[in-house]
Amino acid sequence: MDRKRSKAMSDMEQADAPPYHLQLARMFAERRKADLDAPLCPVRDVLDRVGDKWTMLVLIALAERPRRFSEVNRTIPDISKRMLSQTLRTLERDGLVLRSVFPTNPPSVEYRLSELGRTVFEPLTMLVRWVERSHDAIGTARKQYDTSP
Amino acid sequence: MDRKRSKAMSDMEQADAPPYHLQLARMFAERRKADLDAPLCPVRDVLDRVGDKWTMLVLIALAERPRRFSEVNRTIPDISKRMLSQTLRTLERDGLVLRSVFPTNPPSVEYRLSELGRTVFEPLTMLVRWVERSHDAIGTARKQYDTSP
DNA sequence: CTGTATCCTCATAGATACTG
DNA sequence: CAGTATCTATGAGGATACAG
Repeated sequence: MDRKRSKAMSDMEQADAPPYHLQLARMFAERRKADLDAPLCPVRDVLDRVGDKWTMLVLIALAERPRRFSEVNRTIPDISKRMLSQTLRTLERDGLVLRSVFPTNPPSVEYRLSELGRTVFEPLTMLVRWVERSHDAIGTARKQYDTSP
Repeated sequence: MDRKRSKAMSDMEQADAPPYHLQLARMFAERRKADLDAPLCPVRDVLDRVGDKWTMLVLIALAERPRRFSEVNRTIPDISKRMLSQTLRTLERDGLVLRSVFPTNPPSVEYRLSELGRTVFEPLTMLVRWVERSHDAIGTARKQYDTSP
């Protein structure tokens, strides 16, 4: 709180920044009064999507290249058409995915990442890397917890 | 796939690395055959937690300093004891949170982040920043989607 | 204070059938 | 092919009561 901090560094840099857990704590401390747990909280809003069963898989399915509805379905075999449709619609509504209809016969519809959609992959990749770095430690912790008293 | 890439740079650096969405796409492409959608997939496993209703809020509640059970409860007023207890237990089991019982009377129990627990905040902060950068764009996209045909 | 046990409800996703 | 409509079932989470 009262630690001296050199302000001489580029303030884009995190050279002397507080550790991440304290950064986040402060971000949320300021926000709490108003809307942390409110349904409007944009962070919760996005976190809910990230954590939901299909959104991530659908985004990843579209990461490499645009795909048609049934292509995506084949990429994720155990998603129902209902859920795939709903997930894609939400992603389109949020502007992460673009939808193009080609009036061929039979009709074909192509889904692709938007510019904004591509940008999610940066933080997401960070998260996946954390998982890869940590999942051994987590596994060990679980084993230990489960075999304890 | 076959683009020339200078290997002269530090391979810790991402100077000439492919964009994140392609990185992730490849990570998962390799993994898909085995266990992408399997319940064992560690990424899905963690993502489920990140997206669940309370885990993030509890972690943030513990970010600044250790807290007792009822302190956390006051920090997150709308969580039930049942859910708080369950969330804390899961976090403890995963080794992200440490639990210390002090045999005072009445008993007091303190929860705090483990070393591993603190490390989650780096990727999480990235994600929160992405939300802050993007939520205007998302809001605009939604408004447009909702007022369209 | 720090939980657990039990019951109950409501939302979400799966299955199935149908349509442009 | 690309969806929507309807129905049902499962399970997460709230309420309440109780316990160490």
